[in-house]
Amino acid sequence: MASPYNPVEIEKKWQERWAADRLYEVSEDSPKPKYYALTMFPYTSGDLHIGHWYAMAPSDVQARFKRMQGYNVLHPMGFDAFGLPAENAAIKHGIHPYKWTMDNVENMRRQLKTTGAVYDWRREVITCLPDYYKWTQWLFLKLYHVGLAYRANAPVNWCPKCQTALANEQVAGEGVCDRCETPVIKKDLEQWFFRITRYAEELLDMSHIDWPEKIKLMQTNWIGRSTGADIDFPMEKPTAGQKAIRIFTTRPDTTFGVTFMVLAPEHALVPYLTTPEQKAEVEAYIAKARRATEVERTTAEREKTGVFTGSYCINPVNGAKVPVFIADYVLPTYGYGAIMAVPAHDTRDFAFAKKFNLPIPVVISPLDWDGQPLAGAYTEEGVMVNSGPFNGMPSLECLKKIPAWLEEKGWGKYAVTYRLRDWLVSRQRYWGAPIPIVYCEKCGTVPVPEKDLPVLLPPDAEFKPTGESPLKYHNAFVNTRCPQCGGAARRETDTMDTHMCSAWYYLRYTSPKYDKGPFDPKAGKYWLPVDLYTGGAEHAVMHLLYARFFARALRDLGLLDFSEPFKKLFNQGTIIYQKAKMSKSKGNVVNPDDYVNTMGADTIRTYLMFVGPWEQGGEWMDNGIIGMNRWLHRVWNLIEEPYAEKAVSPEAEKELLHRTHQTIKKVSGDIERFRFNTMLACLMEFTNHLADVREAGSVAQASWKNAISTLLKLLAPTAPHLTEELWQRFGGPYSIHNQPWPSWDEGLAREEEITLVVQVNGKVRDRISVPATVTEDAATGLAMASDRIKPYLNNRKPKKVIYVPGKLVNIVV
RNA sequence: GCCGAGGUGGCGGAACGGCAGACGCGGCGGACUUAAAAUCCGCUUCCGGCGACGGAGUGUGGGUUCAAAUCCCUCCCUCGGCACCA
Repeated sequence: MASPYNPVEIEKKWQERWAADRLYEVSEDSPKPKYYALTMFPYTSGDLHIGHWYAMAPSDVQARFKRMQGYNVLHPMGFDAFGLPAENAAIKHGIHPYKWTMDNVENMRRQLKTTGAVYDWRREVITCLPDYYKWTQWLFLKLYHVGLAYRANAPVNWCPKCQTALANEQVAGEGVCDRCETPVIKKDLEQWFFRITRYAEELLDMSHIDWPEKIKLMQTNWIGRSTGADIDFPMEKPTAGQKAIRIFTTRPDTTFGVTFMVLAPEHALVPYLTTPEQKAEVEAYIAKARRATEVERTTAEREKTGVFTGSYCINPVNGAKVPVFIADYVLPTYGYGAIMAVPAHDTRDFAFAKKFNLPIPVVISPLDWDGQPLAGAYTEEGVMVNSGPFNGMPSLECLKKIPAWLEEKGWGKYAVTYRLRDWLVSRQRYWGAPIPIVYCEKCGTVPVPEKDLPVLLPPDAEFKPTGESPLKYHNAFVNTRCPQCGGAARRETDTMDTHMCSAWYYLRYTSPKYDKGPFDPKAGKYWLPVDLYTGGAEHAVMHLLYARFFARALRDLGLLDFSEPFKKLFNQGTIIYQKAKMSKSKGNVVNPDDYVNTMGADTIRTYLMFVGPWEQGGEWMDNGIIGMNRWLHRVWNLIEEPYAEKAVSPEAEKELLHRTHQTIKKVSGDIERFRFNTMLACLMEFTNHLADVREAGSVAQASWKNAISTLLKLLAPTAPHLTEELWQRFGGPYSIHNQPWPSWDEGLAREEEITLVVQVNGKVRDRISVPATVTEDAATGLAMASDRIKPYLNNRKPKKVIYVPGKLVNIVV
């Protein structure tokens, strides 16, 4: 009698055996081609939930599939361990962030091991440990030395709850903190930035990477390239050592229609342009704008507000005197924080002009029926009017002509602007990699020398959010010696954005113990870049953009010889439970451990891959997983119970062979395309057929063995423990995971007998079985001769007969 | 508002110009059992019919085609991203 399927027991057994045999350890000295399959590492938030499994299990299937296909596969795992949640938990529960994080690491590592994935744990990377963040700091200094890291005083996004500055990418939705959803405010701070904008143009080129169009589009929009012109509008009374106000416009064709200028309230020239009479009003407006959160500034959006500075500019193209306003609808951080307003051809300027009773002259006109400019109508594009030498020209043409003309005259030039801003990396919090900089009264800003790295995070800081880094109050940390002159100096007390840690972690996996640099160049040369990167789409603009920027920066530093870190990207969807995203606060989280201890990891893995297409996500249903457990039991019994020949027939032999090859083909293609749900449906159909064959005993013992051997190999990436156990019981050589992936024979996979659908006027009226090699004449002949078709023909000659080989015959009467 | 993805049985989904509903869940019926669970077998889109069968049907309305869930246009809804970017 066959023994029952006991997943809990066999999973534990094989996990121990694989570890003992170092089955999944990989090195660079393999004759096989390399394949680097990377899954986004988890944040050390506490427990592994089913969402993590949803990310990890299918990517492990991919990695295992590639292994069986003969690749040397690196599929590493680690932890994104610095960041606010650890610190918040520390404040809330009085546990040190280090302890909280490392306890979580231990728990999550244990849980990750229960998935049965092929991770080579010798390569684990934990970003909060000194032997990792030493290199994060080292990379910071590299960027600093080439001017890619700089310090500047700027208005930054500030979360009043988290008490820290945030990068633009971390401001979510309508101006709220990515982490805690508190409305973000603007604050002037001296901060460290990475000059990602230097790579804006290059980052737009995604033609050489195999990424989802959606993600490429999101990055493109985030970078936000606009073309137009820079134009200098001379001030009526030059001030602050400047002769003109510079603006950027995407519509240089409308320059003759400018009736006023608007500066952002934060614009540097505002105090100089403001006349004494206007001073009180302007200052009140600025104060109000500063207090406003981004949310208030954007939701109060409909009504335009602003104040006249009292000053004027001259429009260089026509000498018109135009008043200068300040208004918060002009953003300080885009272009030059100043615009030329053309109310006739811009809805925002129009609204402002209406409110302040400013003239609205039309400079681009649609054409009437006689091809003449239609007076007084507003339009986006048309023919130029009231535009001096350009009158009568198509406006689209002037989009290029006017910038050239401006340049000739010395008033402006063709220009490109990006929405992307430099990446703010300073955080006024404790739990992050310290920025390796020292401030000396004599020498100024001094980088910490490489030999002094890492700048260790002191374990005994008071990590209470005060709006300043807790390190600032840690005297032993702050007070140091200047590396240059040896005099007294102070350390930078801000820490780095955790995205800095994750921007390069994939490099460290190639040689995690290497101590002469962030990674061993030899190992890097072998493994890099990443062949397949999988993870959630929530990282579309933050992490993925930062990582692409980093790779380019390191390339220019001579550390890497490629620009794109991730050749192929795949984003899985979200797994939901009870119709909602899983969240601890809602209490709708599925704990995988409960299932690991009952149905086993193989069932969880298989079920998660079955709920729907991976990129679309899916719904966890408590009784859905029962079906999958049932199926694995059926597979077990199918193979465990001895097979007996009863009535062997050549037809059944042929059919089984055909089905086997068809299944290999379908399963291989589906894994390649990440369609795990249909892969499993196909394997289920195959097992259903095998159950029929077993019942009938209709094939020879050897054919049966061949079929189940194939089934096991096809299922091995998905259910690694179950298949290993059955493979061993069945007498296969250890390990099934070292077996080559089955190949298929096109001829055997192809159908010999096909069902042709016979339609009359597009409606299915019959189905006929014909050999796959049937000719058109034979097929249509058979169709017309069918008893079920004849009545519809009514002895008439069909108007038309459409024949689609292998599919159907459609008779039009 | 703009950009993107999606809307198919009681449910998750399959098919992505050519048999709509593969596969699974649930439901119904049956076998086994003293009984239940488990397991196995059959049925299961809706309407009409005892039945063979006929009709309708893939968010809405239109179009292209011999043929549309699939392609094109209109509108509605859900989810994701961006949002005064000049």
